Amino acid sequence: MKILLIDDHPLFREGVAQTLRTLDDGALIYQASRCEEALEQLGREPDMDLVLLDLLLPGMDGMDGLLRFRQAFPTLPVVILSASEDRRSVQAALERGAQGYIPKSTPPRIMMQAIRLVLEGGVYTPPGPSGTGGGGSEAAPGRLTPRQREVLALLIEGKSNKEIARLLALSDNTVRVHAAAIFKTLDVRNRTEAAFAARRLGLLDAD
Amino acid sequence: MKILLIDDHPLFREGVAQTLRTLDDGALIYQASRCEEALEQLGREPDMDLVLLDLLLPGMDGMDGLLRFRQAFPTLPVVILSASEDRRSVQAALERGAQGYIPKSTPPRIMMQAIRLVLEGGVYTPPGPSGTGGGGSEAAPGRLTPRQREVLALLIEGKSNKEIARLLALSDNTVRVHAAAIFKTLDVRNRTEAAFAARRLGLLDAD
DNA sequence: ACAGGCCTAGTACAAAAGGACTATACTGTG
DNA sequence: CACAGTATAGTCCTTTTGTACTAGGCCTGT
Repeated sequence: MKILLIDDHPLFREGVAQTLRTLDDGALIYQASRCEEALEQLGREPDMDLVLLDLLLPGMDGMDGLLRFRQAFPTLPVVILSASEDRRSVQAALERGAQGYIPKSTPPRIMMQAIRLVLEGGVYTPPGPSGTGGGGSEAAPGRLTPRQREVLALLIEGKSNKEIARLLALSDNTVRVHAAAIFKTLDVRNRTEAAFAARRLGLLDAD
Repeated sequence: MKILLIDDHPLFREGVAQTLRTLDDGALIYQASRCEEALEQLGREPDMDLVLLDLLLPGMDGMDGLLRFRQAFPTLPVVILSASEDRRSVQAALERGAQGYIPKSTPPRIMMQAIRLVLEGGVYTPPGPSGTGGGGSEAAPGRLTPRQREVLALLIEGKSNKEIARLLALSDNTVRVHAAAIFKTLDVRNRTEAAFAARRLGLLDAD
């Protein structure tokens, strides 16, 4: 039983690893703090049974990381570990091929059961207020276009339209158009609320 | 050896607890998710050796929690566990009587050493870019007045000045004054950047 | 070739935000 | 008491933001 755990938090990682080791006597827990590192380890150890991926990694959107894992190792099950547990993030992760989504607020025992479930081919999603997989309505985070995501990333940092325009080599008018589109998609009224929503939805690389 | 661990994250808590148990063979790790719960446990078990307190607890500023522990059990060493590691937070914690400040990004081994240090009467502070206690420059999170924190909390959610004014029963002009003061203190230029800075500095209850 | 989506960019206008002031009142502390 | 800090509220002004339009260029799939 080989499990690869990716999280930029050494303390959290070690904690989860400790819990994971109780899964199985021979369980080997590999750790990585970044996706590059993880892919490298997967190159060396291709017979991994499971990947646990934190959604909030520095320098990369965890969702992007998920896609990269799915591309490079399509048969390898990936379970998302995340601090946020809103439906959209869960939905987005599943759409991108995750075999499970475990909020960090999950009690360890349930996490263990969830992992056992996934190892047996199942998919785990947190209970949430509206049932399991249910119907997915509401606005979509992943529905943003690439350009919109670029603008959003700068927006979130408090950059003005002018600054964003300069950084992306656009007219500030175009930035407005993108911003307006973002607001509409995220169903918010202003940039600060967009930043808040993005944070809530786990769209951030953070730090 | 009895240690009380307070964190609202069961998974993180269990992980740290696992690590802590390796401190000492007879180590007993008590856990609580909220301060009330923790104080209750301390009432029943007054011979605790150490309290590990997460700074980001729902419903209470961790700093307030720290003060309450210090008042109720002045001789009991409290070490802060926190996701943020900016100097101000460290400083604020130490000023309020914490015996240590351990960022959650600390490697487990170092955490163990830090705890051993505190158990022997020492004080642990993370290395940080400017040494230990050093001089404090940079913007200050804890330096915000209570009213400013209230305004900031709403600001971060994307609320307009008018909405904040209505919610706090103020004139929108007063909200502006508070906002301006917040911007100055955090050294930012607008509300979105303030939200970003607040997030970076760990001023959020989040989740 | 055409439709549809995305990216670009413009104008014009209204609303919001932010800065720079002044001013009153209520706290504490020295 | 005087002083400092905080909270309140006001005016005046400039800049930024957001919305509503139009419109062309570039792909992609039909």
